[in-house]
Amino acid sequence: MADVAARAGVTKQTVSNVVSGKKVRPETLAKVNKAIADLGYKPNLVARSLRTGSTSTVGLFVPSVANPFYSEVVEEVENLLVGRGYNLLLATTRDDPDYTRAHLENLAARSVDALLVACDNGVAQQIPMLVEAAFPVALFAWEGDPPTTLPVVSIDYEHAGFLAGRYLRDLGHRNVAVIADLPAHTPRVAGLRRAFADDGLAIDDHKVFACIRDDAVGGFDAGRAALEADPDVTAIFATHDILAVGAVEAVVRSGRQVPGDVSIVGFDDIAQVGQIQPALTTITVPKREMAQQAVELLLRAVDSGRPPTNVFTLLRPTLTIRDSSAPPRAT
Amino acid sequence: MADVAARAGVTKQTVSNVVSGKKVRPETLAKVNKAIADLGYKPNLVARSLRTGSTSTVGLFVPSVANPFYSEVVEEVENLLVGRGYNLLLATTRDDPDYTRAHLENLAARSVDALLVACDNGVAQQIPMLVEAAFPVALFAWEGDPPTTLPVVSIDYEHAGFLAGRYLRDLGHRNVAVIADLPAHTPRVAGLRRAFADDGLAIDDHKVFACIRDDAVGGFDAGRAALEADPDVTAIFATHDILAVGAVEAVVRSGRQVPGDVSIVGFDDIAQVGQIQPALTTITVPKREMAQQAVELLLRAVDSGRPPTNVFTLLRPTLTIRDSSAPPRAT
DNA sequence: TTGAAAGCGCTAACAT
DNA sequence: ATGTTAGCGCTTTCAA
Repeated sequence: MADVAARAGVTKQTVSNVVSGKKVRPETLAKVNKAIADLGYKPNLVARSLRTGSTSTVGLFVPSVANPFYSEVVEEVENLLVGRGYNLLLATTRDDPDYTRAHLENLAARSVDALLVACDNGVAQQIPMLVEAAFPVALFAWEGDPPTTLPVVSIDYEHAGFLAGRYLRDLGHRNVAVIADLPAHTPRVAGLRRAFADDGLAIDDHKVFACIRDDAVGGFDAGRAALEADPDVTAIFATHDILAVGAVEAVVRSGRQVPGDVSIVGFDDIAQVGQIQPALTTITVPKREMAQQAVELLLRAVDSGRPPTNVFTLLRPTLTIRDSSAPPRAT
Repeated sequence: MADVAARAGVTKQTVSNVVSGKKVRPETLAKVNKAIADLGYKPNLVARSLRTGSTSTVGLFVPSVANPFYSEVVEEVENLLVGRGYNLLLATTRDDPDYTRAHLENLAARSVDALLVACDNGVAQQIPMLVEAAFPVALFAWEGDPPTTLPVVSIDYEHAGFLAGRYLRDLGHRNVAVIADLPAHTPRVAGLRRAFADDGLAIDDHKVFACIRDDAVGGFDAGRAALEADPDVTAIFATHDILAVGAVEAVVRSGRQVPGDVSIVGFDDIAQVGQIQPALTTITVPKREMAQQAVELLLRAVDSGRPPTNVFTLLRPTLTIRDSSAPPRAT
């Protein structure tokens, strides 16, 4: 920068003004730009960050990127950040409080401008640290008790579960099994139960099958267990789509049809489940909108220099009916 | 840091030595550590980076994270980096040279320590800039002509296509259609063709269907087109698994069976295709091993302070036979 | 082993 | 509109 200044016959400050687009006389601008071009000067953003305390970098914590729900989120967040001139520092938290803490301290020491955090158990245990961060923090897709001390953009997971339950109930299903990632998805299951309870019905604990593995194989195993425990089950609610995919396979392999014999309802509406056969009936979670609102919230705080407004925003999940659900077969 | 030094009765330098784990007398160490704890001191990594020119951050360029192939890669890279104390700066290149260039300049200005770049057309056009980067750069999963000026960790895509072709040929298939993401996957198709050409057979151009969309719907459309163009097709090779999933659906919806009437072979072996029904026969690409080798290569260069060894590493793709392929029905 | 001085490249604040 | 001065927090160099 000093070289550029010397060559243009101005001071470093003027070069700085040019680089950061401040008011400069046109002729000075031309001189400086020429010197910049001649010398191939590139500003050092680390130095700028040291001086300004801002890095144009936003951290994103997700439990994992292997899950398509989160890869869609990552994609969306990256889009939004790039559009506004920010970089994405990605960290996976893996449901582990220690990982989360380590990442958090690292981000703090790097002075990221903001942090967006997806729900996970490891994170939940580090809420106090998040609250004390020197930069704006927002939570999203938060299931379970959200802290009141941080802004949250989420959906009402219990209500989403209710939507699935009401739908199955109104179709006429009375013998419903649940395969679930527990305890994480407890609210989804509770909502489903409430829909049936409203009608004087109930879903017993022994109809709820917790998955050992959190993938299609886990869904398959739990689905098979559900069918073996009660062959008359007419519907299965899976607390997320990947489990639902496994459940579909368990049903089909048992010689039953979807949705003829057994209806399946998933949760999340990840991109691929609308395209496979049978297209999955599922709860559509507005992930991209959540990401958008959370990013907006954060960047507004960054721009204004004030802490983010401590809002609790709930977006509306919807039921998307496709080909995996139907009324129960008449007996 | 000055505060800590004052409180411990030493100089900043000694504090620095303590923080970076250099030799310090035990009693001094104790004093300094106490002062650090008392004041809740956290080193400022931006300042350190300015001084040392290293940020403990590695950039990763992928075309997109929505594609499970790349989300697996991202996950693996993040794992490896965290394990070695590095951060992950993620950028999506979207097949766009301008995006790529912008990201690249940004990373350079931020002095990342290294950059890992997945193949994509937008990147290919920016190779000269990559070569001139001040930090180590490695390419991976490179299809098509890899530049000789940068280290590459990849597989032989043509050979991988050959494996698929030889398998189908040896099963007895003679009427094979291809659905492909073109021109990106030209080598995969070429390999398939070579396998058949070896045997005096050929796959005509009109048996190769380029996908309009790069998702399951695109695979479905292309699959349907292939079946309509020639109802006697006995096998379909899809140049990646997502397309294959769509192709399976096209076959099933046409009233045919997989693999009874039509065999389907995919490419990539993304996690979910081993779990869905029918489990997909596919070319297993060692993505995680590629990521691992590329990361190793880069970090070795970073640690040694020398440019990365300009190697061209080819890992071995394998054929994974599952349930979507069988000999053609006897006529 | 520890201390003192200098400077990485930039921008904020003020003076001109 | 531009120049001057100072300093962000750290590490490197050299001296003690």
